[in-house]
Amino acid sequence: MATLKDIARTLDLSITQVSRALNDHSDVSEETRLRVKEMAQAMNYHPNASARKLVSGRSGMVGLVVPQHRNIGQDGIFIEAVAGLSAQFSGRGMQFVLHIMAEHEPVLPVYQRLIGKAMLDGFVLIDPLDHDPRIDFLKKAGIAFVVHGRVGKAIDYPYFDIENEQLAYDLTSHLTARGHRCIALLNGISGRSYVTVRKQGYCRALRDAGAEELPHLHLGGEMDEANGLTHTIRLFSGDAPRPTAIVCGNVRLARGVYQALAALGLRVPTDVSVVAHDDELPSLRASAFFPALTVTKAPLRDSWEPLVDCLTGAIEGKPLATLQRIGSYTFIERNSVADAAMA
Amino acid sequence: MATLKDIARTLDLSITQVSRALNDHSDVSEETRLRVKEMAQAMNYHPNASARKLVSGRSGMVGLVVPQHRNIGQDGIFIEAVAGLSAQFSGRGMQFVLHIMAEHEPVLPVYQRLIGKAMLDGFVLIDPLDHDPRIDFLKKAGIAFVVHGRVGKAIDYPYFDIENEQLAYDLTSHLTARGHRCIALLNGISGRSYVTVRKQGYCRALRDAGAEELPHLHLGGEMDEANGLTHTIRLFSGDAPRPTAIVCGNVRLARGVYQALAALGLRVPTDVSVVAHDDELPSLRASAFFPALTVTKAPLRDSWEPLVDCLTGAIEGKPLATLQRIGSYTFIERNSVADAAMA
DNA sequence: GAAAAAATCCGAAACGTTTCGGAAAAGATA
DNA sequence: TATCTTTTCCGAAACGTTTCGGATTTTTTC
Repeated sequence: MATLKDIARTLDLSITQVSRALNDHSDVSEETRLRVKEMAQAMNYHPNASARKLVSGRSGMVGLVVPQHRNIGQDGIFIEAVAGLSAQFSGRGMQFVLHIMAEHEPVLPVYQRLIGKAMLDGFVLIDPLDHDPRIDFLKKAGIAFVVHGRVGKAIDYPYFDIENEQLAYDLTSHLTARGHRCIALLNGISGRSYVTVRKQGYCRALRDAGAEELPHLHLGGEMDEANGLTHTIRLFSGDAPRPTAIVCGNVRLARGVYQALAALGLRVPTDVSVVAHDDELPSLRASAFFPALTVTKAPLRDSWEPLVDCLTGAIEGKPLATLQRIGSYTFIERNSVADAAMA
Repeated sequence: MATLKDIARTLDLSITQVSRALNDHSDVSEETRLRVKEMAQAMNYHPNASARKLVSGRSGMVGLVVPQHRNIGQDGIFIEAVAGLSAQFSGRGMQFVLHIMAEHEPVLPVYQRLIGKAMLDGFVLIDPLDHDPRIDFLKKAGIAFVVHGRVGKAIDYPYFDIENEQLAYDLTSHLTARGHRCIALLNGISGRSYVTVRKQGYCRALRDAGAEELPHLHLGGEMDEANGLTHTIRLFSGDAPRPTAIVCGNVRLARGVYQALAALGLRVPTDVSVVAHDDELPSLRASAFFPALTVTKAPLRDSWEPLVDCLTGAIEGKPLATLQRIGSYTFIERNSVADAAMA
C-alpha cells in the first residue's frame, strides 16, 4: 500500500511535490512529473480516497437510494438502473453505492444520514414524484444530484429526461388521426411525474381531436402484464363506452392487453388498436408481438450515460445549462393500428 | 454538518472526551456520556466516515464485484444477491458498493484498485470457481472477505455455504431408491465450485447404488429454462441410453425439462421422474409445477444474513471458527418421482 | 559578477477522528 | 489539612492527501 511518503522518499522529493506532480500542477517540471508518475505506477500507488475526500471534499463515490419492495427482483426499471448506472460509474473509476431502504422507512432521514457521513459526492434520483421531497432536500444540503425525469416548472437542477408529454400526445394523436375517439390510456402509478405528464399529453391530443375525455378510460398502477390484462378486461366488461384503441405506458402492459383481447375474442388491430411506449427492457421486444406493435421508442439503457455525465458535471461544478438534457424518442409504426370501425 | 469540534465547544469539553464519550470508553463519566450523546443527536452529528477510516481503518463500506454480462438483468442470482445484500448492509448502517466490471476485464486488478483506494472494509465473493484467484489474492492483501460457497479442502477463510455435495447425493439416491439407474444430471457452468461438488454427490449416489456413470447424462451450462429444454431434447434424441430420471440443478432447468417432456409426449413422473434443487427464486415456485416437483430446498435469500454476519465478524477480527457457516436444506417429496419402469 | 526574473520546489497547516500517555480533578484516608 | 488513590479528562500525534504562501534554485539580463 504505497503512499505519497513512499514515493517522495524514493525520489528525494517532498510529499507536496509528489502530490503536485501527480495532479499535473503547472509549476512542476516535466522531468519531475514523469519521474513521479512512473514511480507511482511502479509502486502501484492509488491515492487514499479517505484522505482525499477529507481534504478535497471528493471521494469519487455516488449513491442510489431505492426503497425495498416485494417485487424488487421483477422491477425492470430497478434492475436496469442498477446494472446500467453501476457499469457507467465503474467505467469512470467511480464507486457506486446502492442503498436499499426498509419498506416503509422515511426517505429524507436516509439521505441525511448518508450526507452526514460525508462519504458520497452525489446522488442519482430515479422515479421522481410530482412533489418530490428529495429534490428540495438535496438542494438545501448543497450536494450534487441528477434526476431521471423532471418535476415542476422552474427546474433548477440537473436532469436527464425524455418528452413524456409529447410522446403520449403522439401516440394518442396517431389514433385520433385514424378516427379513434374512444381511447383508453393505461398509465403508471399516479403521483409519479412521468405518469402525470403522459396523461397531460393524452388529454391534449383528445382535445385537439375534439374528443371527450372519459375518466374511466384512464387507468393506472404497476405497469406489468397482469395489470395490462386486468385493466383491459375491466374496460370491456362494464356498461360504459368501450375503447376502440388503447395507449399503453409500456410494452409489458401491451403484452397483457394483447392477452386479454385474445381471451375476449377481440382482434388487434381490427377490433381494437393498441400502441405503447417502449423502454426496450431486455426481456420484451415490441417487434416480437403479433401483430407487431406501434410504439414510441426510447431505450431506457440510453439514459445511464447522460445521467452519469450530468452528475459528474454537477460534482465538478459545471454550468447548470450543460447538465439538463432531453433524450430523443422514435415513433415506429408497425401493425397494431387500424382505422376506427364506423360502428 | 456538525463535527466533534462543535459538540466539544458547546459542552466545554475536549474533542478527545467527546470522541471517547460517543464511543463508550469506560473512563468517561456517565453524566458526560449522556450529555455528549444528547448533544450529538440534537446537532444531528454523524461521524465523518473518511476521517474515521483514515484513523481507524474502518469505513463501514463493503463491496461486491460482479462481471457485466449480456444477461445480467435476467440473472436471478445477481438480482437476489444485490437486493438481499444491500438490504442487509443498509440495515446495519453500512454502505454497499456495487462494482460491475467490463465484460472481459481481468478481475484481480479491479480488486487491487478498490483495495488501493483504501475505501472498503471488505468484500463479498459470490459464485466461486474451483480455482478462484480472488481468494488467495484477498488473503494476501489482508482484507476481510466472505465467500458464498467453498473452494478446496483447507478452507481458512470465512464462508457461508450449503452442502451441495450432499443435496445432489440425496436427490440422486432418492431416485436410485426407486429403482432408477439411468439418471441424468443437468448442472451449472463447469468450473464453479458448487457445480463440481454437486457432480461428486451425484456420482457417489450412483456408485452406492451400483449404477454406472454415463458421461452423456451429465450436462452443464447456464441454468435457465432454455437449457432445461434443449438438454432434455438432446437426452431423448440420441442413440445412447435415455434417462428414466433427471436431477436438475435448479427449478428453472426443471421448468424447461417439463416443457420438453410434454413436447416429446412423455409424462412426469410415469415416463420420466424429475427432481431439482430449489433456491426459491421469487419468480418460480416448485409447488406450482404440475405434477408438483420434489426438491431439496434452500432459499437463496436465507444466505444474505449469515454472509453479512460473517463478513462483519471478519472485519471486527472475530475468530475464524465463528465465521464459517453451513446452511441447512430441506428435502421435500412431492409428486414428480415414480418407480423406474421395468423395461 | 551582480541583480532581477522565472522556474521549481517545499514547510506548515488543514481536513475530522481516534487513541496513547499523561495531567488534572475528585474522593478517601490518616 | 496533607497525602494517597481513584476517576475523569485532555494535549499531542497520527492517519494520507491537498494547497497556500512562501523559499530556493536556476536562468536571464545588464
